[in-house]
Amino acid sequence: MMDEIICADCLEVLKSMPDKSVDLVLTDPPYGIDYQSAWRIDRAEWKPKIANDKEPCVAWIDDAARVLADGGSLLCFCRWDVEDAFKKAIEDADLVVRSQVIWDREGHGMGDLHAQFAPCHDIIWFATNGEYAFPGKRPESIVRSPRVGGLSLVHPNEKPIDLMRYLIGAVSNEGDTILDPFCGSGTTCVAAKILGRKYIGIEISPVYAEIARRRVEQAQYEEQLFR
Amino acid sequence: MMDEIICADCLEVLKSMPDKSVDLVLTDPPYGIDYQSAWRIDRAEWKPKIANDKEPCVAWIDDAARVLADGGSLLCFCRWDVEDAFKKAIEDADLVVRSQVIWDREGHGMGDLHAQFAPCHDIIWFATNGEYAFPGKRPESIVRSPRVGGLSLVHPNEKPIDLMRYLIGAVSNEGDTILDPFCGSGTTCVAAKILGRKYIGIEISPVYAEIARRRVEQAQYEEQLFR
DNA sequence: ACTACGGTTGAATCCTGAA
DNA sequence: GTTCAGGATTCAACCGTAG
Repeated sequence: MMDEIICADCLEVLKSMPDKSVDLVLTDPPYGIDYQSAWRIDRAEWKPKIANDKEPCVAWIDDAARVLADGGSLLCFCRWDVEDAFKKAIEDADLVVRSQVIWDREGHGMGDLHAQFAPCHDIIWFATNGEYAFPGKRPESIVRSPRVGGLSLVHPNEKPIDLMRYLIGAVSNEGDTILDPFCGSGTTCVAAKILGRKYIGIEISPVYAEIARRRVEQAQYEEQLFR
Repeated sequence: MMDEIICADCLEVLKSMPDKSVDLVLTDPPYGIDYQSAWRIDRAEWKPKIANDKEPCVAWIDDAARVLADGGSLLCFCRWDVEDAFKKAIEDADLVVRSQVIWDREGHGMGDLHAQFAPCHDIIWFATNGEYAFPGKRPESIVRSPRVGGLSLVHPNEKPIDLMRYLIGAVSNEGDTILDPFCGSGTTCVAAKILGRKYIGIEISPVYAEIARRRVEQAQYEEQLFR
């Protein structure tokens, strides 16, 4: 189980993984927002927190902490209105939340047009399993990286490859093993591959798992071309 | 009680203020981090600690919500590791938290040099009393503004005047009444004055209250010069 | 005017010893 | 033990001065 995209429920896969076998968990889990509700006609009444929302998806965090090596770290994307649920789950899994990192998307989404600041940032929680030290220069708490746009978008929540490269380079070492339990179109795995890290990607949707596999292959191929 | 810097405990003053008499509360309360500014052993003088900074200062929020007019709004500074305490207090006061605004300081502080992303942002909670609409163009959730530095620094946690002007301009109308229960060196009041808003500043320290009064006077004087 | 350099500082945190 | 306060330490950015 290495340098592989596994098509399965990550909760099942994580259970089968050995303790302390991963150096970095970098993932963008479902935020638990019912997107449908944002499109209600009576927009004036729409609020970020809706009572009948699905729960933020945090069940994987306990096992993610278990498979994390001593001195390993976690980077978990989320959004401001659900960040506390993720932070609490990370702390409950006995990881130390060290930083709130802001991804500056440099371009806003929609949201409530009348009463909400145009959302142009996401939160990334940075947590460590015990003692930790950056491999190189200390990164800053705001990371600027333009959002993936329009035609090149494969997955609705796709993160820019440059952002993933930056984060992986900033917090992990060459040869490290990187796990993404919600790997989607595989951006984390592609960035890991390019930077000489091992990767384990898990994706429940067969369609996206297949796309992710192809994207990693393509990256490998292109990497060889440049040698 | 208008266009005035009141030197007193804001909890006392707030109690004496009438309901729904303020359009915007813009403030930077003690974060509750027991902060010692620029502590240097090699200098005989050092800046005094902030009063009441042992735990997140949220007691004022209930009364701040009461004095807020319908359709009025609140902008409250805090830091990522105490933001949930402030958010909860704001929600408990029956305000609707609409946005998490990020102040990009464009320059980092210290923090844990080995395991923490260099902190270069603060949080600003934006909440409204019921229905709300921006007076003009919808602002973005990240506000960039260079930190006030060095010699021009009057208060240890002084916010840039440009940042305050931007926020006041973005969320309030001319002629509105703006309240800052922790006005410190008076930056909020100066910005309000310049932008043609009424202001009420409250500051517990006589030293800073006097500095704030002078800064507002100075701003008034300079404003007249430009006419 | 521009660069090189040293001094200063920041909404810190760690360590250590005392209470 | 545990908490607490004071002194120590850290680095990148910025500022002023000198070259």
